[in-house]
Amino acid sequence: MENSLNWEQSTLINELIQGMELAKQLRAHMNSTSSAGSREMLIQRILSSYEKALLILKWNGSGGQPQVSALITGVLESSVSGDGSPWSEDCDRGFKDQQDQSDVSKKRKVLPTWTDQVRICSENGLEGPMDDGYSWRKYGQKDILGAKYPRSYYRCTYRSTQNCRATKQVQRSDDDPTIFELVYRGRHTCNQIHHTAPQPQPQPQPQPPSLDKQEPKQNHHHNNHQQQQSQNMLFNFRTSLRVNTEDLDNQEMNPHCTFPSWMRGENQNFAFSTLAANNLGSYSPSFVSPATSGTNYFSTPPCRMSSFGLIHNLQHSESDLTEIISANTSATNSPIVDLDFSIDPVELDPNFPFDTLDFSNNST
DNA sequence: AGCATTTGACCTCG
DNA sequence: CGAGGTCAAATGCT
Repeated sequence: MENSLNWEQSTLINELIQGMELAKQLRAHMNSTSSAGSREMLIQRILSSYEKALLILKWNGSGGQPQVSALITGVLESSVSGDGSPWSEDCDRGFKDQQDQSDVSKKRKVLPTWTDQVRICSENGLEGPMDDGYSWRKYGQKDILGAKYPRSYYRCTYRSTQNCRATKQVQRSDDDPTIFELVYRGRHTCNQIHHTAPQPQPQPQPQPPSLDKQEPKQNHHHNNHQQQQSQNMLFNFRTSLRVNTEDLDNQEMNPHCTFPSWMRGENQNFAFSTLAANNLGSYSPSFVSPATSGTNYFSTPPCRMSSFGLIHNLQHSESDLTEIISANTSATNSPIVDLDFSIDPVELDPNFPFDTLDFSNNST
């Protein structure tokens, strides 16, 4: 398969297109009375976009590693378990009860946590945090003090069957309802195949989430509309993503670093973004995550992929990541790429869907 | 019937 | 004690 090539080309094109679009936006902003802040943000994004494009080119010239995706998204999950064990996450109290808790830290922040800030602006209002490639099941919702919108709590659909303890929180931003803050906690140890390629969903399709007050829901059944939109979205989506690898108390970058689920998923899916954008109807959005209520309606792969391909802003909570990203733009020897390969074998569940490698070896 | 979501209650932590 | 996080029964959907 030439997915790798396609993927890089797609990514490159996306970045360039994005840069152009952002430049256009900036021009529009120049004429308007928009704030200096928004203009500054656009400039940042443009620069970021072109840096990524250059980076891709560099990588192409140096072997074209599929891990460019990691560079693009530039996010790493950092395991911060105090004992270095990813299993020390205590988000599951029931699980805790089975263990001798006498010595286990009671802190919540012992599990790998990272934050995505996803901003989607679509002229047609089809928006929301996109699918991240995993199946999530909502298990709670909570009104947060000082927040306009409630916070939703999701856990992996395969929590019970595969003991996957990954969770995520979705909260809509107060200021900008188009921004969704996604807090991922824990790592997926489940084997979810649907996020790797468009293939029939082995699991039952979820019911469409109801229109709750948290997230804007859209009707799923706009296939024609979606086909039309998808192309627009490819160009119009603006996804700002900020990732904070919180809990980075251990800044030594222990070898547990992997990437958030959506990055892994995107790795392959992204290749479809531009390819599929012109041919959306040829495949169904069947491999979308079914359970993330906030994302279901936004489930067409090109949407997700293009939006993920249009990631602009990456900030580490302690600016370290920013430096890393920065370094990436000027060196092919990125620490992030290293991290991609430095996944602790212990971390690798036998069922771990190691798409990245599959992807690169997918030529059979 | 089986699975997902909703939602109030309960638990933990600061 | 309050806020945030999780549980679990009720409910809804397919």
